[in-house]
Amino acid sequence: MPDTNEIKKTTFSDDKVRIKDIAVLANVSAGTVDRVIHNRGGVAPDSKKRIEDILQELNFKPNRMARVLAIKKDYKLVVLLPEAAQGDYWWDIIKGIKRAEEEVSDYRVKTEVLQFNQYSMESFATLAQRLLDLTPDGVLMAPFFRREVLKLTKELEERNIPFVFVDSNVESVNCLAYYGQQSHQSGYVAAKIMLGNLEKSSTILLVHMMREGGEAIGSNQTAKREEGFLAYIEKYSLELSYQLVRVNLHAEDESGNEAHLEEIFRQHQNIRGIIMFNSRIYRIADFLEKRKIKNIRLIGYDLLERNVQYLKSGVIECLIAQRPQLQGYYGLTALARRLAFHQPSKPVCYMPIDILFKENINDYKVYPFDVD
Amino acid sequence: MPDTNEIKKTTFSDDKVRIKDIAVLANVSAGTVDRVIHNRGGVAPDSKKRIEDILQELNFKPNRMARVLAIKKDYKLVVLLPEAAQGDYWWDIIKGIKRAEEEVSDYRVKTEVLQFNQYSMESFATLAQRLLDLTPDGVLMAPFFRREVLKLTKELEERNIPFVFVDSNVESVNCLAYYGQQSHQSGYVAAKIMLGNLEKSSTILLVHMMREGGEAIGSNQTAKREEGFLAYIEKYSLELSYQLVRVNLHAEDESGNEAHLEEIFRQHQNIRGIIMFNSRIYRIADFLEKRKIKNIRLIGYDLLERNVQYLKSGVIECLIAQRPQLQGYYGLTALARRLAFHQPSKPVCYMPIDILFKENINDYKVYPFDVD
DNA sequence: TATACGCTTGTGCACGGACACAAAATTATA
DNA sequence: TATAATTTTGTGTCCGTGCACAAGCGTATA
Repeated sequence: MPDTNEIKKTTFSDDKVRIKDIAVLANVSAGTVDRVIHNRGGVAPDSKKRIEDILQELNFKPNRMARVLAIKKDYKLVVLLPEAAQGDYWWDIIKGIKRAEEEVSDYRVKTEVLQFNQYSMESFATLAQRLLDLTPDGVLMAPFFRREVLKLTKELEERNIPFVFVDSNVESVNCLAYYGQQSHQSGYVAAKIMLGNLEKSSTILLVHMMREGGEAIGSNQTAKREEGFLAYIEKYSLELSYQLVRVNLHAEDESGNEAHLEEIFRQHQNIRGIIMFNSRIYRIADFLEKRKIKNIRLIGYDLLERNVQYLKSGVIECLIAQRPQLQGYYGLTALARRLAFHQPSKPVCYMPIDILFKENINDYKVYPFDVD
Repeated sequence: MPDTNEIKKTTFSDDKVRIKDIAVLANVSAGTVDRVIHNRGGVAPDSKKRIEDILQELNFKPNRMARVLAIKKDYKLVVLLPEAAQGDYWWDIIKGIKRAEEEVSDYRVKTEVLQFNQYSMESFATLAQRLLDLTPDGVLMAPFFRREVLKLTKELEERNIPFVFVDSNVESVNCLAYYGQQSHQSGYVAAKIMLGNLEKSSTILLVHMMREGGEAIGSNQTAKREEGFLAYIEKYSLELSYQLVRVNLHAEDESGNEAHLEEIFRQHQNIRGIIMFNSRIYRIADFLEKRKIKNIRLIGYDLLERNVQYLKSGVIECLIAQRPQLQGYYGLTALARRLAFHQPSKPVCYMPIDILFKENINDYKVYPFDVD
């Protein structure tokens, strides 16, 4: 009859150490070792010391599989993001989340996604409350509406619920982790690509998009991108080489935008470059296509389907991407790893600034196993 | 006394279905369901049909945790790669493998790395034999030395051992998966960056590196990259705009290379661009630094530490990367997923063609959790 | 001395699935 | 019809951990 309590042979150096093994070595039962591991108290000081030493020495790591299997608790994660439509930026973040969800469902982690209207603070506030009502064990969010976010995160901190930011960060708040791009630097990169070989004294449009109230869309990312863009110009003293024209479009006013652009094009004959600091560069492309305007270098952000189409067809010269899927994926797994395995995360993780031309867009993917 | 056999409530739609649940529904015992799941035979046809239908309908997915825990088998993976030194290309692949190893060690997957001398076919052949002697359950390799690779893979196929290629592929061989870059396209991208705004009629050096026998280093990747480079030139009819000069250096002959380059620079006064098709562009950078030659656009491949240094300091204009860590990581996990979970893989997965300038190199990383 | 109480430790079951073995049901053979 | 052979099905144990509960032990109290 095989003795299941025998210590595993250590012929292969990396044979896993079990609680049982520790117990035998420390001359106690598995239960006592378990109590030490989980700091559950009720262990005599000398036993504790002895066990801790052995744990340390053998570098004991509990078997995740057994651990997850034995724990009955389900973890509820709630995700708070703007409404997403197929092919847009937030959709990609959600794709990453879904993928992570699949992976961590083994660990008894479940996810619920709440989507607010990114132009409505009320919508955010309402869902923030709904989120709290769901008593989640962890939260992933895109921090829109600073004041509301502060209110929410304060509450979460009080309840000891870890939360993760994606897309943009809120300094001064103690999140578990943040995944997003350094906006300033990505604007700097955009400038490099735009100005690398643009003929001198030409005009460049810097396009922003406003919402109703006149506030810029895209939290404060777009502003920082422009700062980065301008920083590049300053760095290489190009202020006098190009004429920069700032253009403000309005999210909801399609025809107004067209008129406005028409006017800009009338005023400026030598427009050779256009950069848009949010993800809607395809709108500019639409405008140019319709009027058969060519030879303008378009640079924009994010791989929206429509952007990618224009990139492939050569209307857009370059897109800068920030791996939204990975932001979602890593954001969620960070929470799961924290909850299920008590693993820490880097508090801030900047996404690479990916440069996409039509020449390298085809092989650009985030997961090798993607099917869609 | 709680009845552990009761069917879990389905209040939450995604409560996991267990074998037990299936068993109750099909009016059989768990053992019978298990036999059907594993196609182990010895099940009456009508029972089998009934059980299969229920499995299908409830979309039964076995719990990975329990599965791994219950299987006692250890899986041995063997990795066959060129010798790697800190900071070089193969090192990065190994880093990815190590990371994957950590992750899959939970699944009782163990890994052993064999490293051959990439300039010695004998070395490869010897280790190929050692590999077979280790009776691995799966193999990851960089397919150097075509003939030897064919010999090895033939043997592996006969023994039904799955294998994965990284870096370069061997068509016509039936590997589980291949992870690497489309060399031709990456050369095409390099050309775009090189020629985007290079003044006309300047000279460009296309540099290769040979080994002893006069054979190009880097399997056939470098050749394909050059093809891609030239394809771009043809595509945009730039043949007459630039003077292309092919240069062959020798891996082991440092001083010979210098002399050769000196000669080239004597012959050609207007060199404005240099591209190297393997990862040793830093050697060119060394050469130029030493002689204080400036204003030459250097483009190369792979983020070797020395390359990155030169990129950051502005000596190298652009590096093209192919995510070696991910190649290793995904290669290994593909094997582990196949063995431990019978999950398939995409047979071919091309890595993105990452474009790195000094402006976006800092945030470029592969894993968010990297510490080193 | 008996009882109670606190501290410490040991034991056993559960998690879900794999697999070996036992047991039943069915069919074949004498 | 009884028995053996075969097919089909059921049962129990193990994997490593978490946790509830029981048990042991020493000390204080009545």
